[in-house]
Amino acid sequence: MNTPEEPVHERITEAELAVMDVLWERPRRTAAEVCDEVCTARGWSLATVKTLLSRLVQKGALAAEPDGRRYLYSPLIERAAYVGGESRRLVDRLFGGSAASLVAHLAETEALTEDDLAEIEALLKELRP
Amino acid sequence: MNTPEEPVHERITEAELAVMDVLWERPRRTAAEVCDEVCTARGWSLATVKTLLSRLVQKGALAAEPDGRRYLYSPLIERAAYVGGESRRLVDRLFGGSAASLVAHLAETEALTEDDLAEIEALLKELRP
DNA sequence: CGGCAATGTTTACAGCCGTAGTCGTCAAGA
DNA sequence: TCTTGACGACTACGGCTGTAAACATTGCCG
Repeated sequence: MNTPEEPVHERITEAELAVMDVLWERPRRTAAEVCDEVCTARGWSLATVKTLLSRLVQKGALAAEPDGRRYLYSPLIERAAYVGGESRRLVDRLFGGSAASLVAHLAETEALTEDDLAEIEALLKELRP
Repeated sequence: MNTPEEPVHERITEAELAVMDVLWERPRRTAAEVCDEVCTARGWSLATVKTLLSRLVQKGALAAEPDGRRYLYSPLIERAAYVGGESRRLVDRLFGGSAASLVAHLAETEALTEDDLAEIEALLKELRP
């Protein structure tokens, strides 16, 4: 079990993630609409967003559905899948593949608030009655 | 609390991490000794290790202590600090800063084995009696 | 109908990353 | 002492990233 399971899409970079995030929140948006969401926050120009969109399409992470002379962009991968892959990468690289070690580390370094701990506890109760 | 706390050292890359790992395991080693540990595993030449060591020194992640004609390299940052920073970055980028969300995700996607869950439960019991 | 505004495509370019070769030096062995 | 091997420093170089300008096209407004 636990096949390595290489993802089909190429690696999504930090800047590209910002774009993916707005499309995960609501798909089928144009370049200009995506820019409306992120350009001011990141200090980007529309050109930058266009580049990122193109690269994401090339990487197989976005679909570009023609709509007149423009495109509506939508994610081809689910956010959960991406997040899962990244989490796994981190766990593998830094915690020898043990997710429990990650949780332990978070707990030890007090990256977990009291609320976090309570929430996790609740989760556990649900997962193993 | 919870100051953003920018780390002093520059970002450590994947390849560099392999080098850091052997020096975290045992500090004060020469380039050749580091190479002995990683070159075959990663298919690197000694030259590559030398480059990575230099870059890590420049980045402030390693100290190079002169020892005759060569250097003995040692980490300037603790592994726990690095690991903590990376974990935080992931949690911030992908889980809106909520570590509990990360744990929830791991649980939902079954990235956590039964053993993991048991271990985490034990941890929790210890942390909040 | 003609020019403008919007939109994707192409090109750019500096900086980082992975990977390594070359050069100059110096210590130790012959 | 002369040579050779070990070392760090410098150089290289293609690919990826972040950031964007220039260009081409084309629908729309006047």
